[in-house]
Amino acid sequence: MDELNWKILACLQVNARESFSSIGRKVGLTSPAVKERVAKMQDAGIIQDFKTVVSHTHLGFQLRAIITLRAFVGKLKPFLEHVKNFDEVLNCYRITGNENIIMEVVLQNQSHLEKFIDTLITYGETRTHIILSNVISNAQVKKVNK
Amino acid sequence: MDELNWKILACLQVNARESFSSIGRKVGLTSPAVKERVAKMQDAGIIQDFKTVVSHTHLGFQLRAIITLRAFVGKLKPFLEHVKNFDEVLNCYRITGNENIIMEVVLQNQSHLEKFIDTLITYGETRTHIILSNVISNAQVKKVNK
DNA sequence: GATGAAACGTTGTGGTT
DNA sequence: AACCACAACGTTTCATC
Repeated sequence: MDELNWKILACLQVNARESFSSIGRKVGLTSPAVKERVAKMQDAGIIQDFKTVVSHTHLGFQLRAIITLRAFVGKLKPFLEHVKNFDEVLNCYRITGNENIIMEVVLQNQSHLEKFIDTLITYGETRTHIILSNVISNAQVKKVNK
Repeated sequence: MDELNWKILACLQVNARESFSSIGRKVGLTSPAVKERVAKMQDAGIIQDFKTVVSHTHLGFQLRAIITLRAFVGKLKPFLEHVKNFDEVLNCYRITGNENIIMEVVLQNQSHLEKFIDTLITYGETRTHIILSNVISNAQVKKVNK
């Protein structure tokens, strides 16, 4: 991860569809060189994915929420298997602390939220926080001085 | 948002760098037609961004955490202004409930976390949950039956 | 939306340091 | 090992229908 790779990453984090030749012009490389560096960053696991960010609001999901789950004894494993089938869950992490699980979910409306929580309470105790607004969304990763 | 747009979105959510002609072949359109549909979805705000997902672990951030903040009286506004300058914060939402703010942060190590929490406690009361593992990451948005 | 043509980008080979 | 140059091929981007 030299300076050039950080510059390439900065470009791709802003716009994952930027062409390698356009990036090459900005960083002072030819497009085959950029292509090779990107491929190596993918192989190394530094670049995980190129994803399109969509607006859930525009697609019929009027509510977003953060839900924590404190799983009942013996219910964590079944939850971890079934959660992958819940289309509402955008992100789900195992965490330390009083709760085992934290999820970011999207829902069509209040009754959808109600039904979803009804599903969850079979696995554990939940706490729900409605998301009011985004302050920061998917911030870019910058080089850090070690 | 007809069936074709949903198919195009499905392609782009899997790989934001897929070419319009490749998508066109899959969905049965020419590349100019795909290009125009994508442009319209961007203009409408349905497509927000094409982003590269990077591995924070590979880039020197060994710790991830969820931190909630219950801001002191008069401290929420200053926090909302300053949080944009905190490179550690990937996502930050205003939420309902006992806490005002929830953040997803990346940190180099424990002492980095300690310093970051020291910064936060000038704005309010914090609760920190270390992320142990990902269960679901940036799930794809699918069509929902209204 | 399709078509077709020009500009542009990608990708492989071979060569340089 | 990393990069450049070049050429063949694919893609994007117009115009026009």
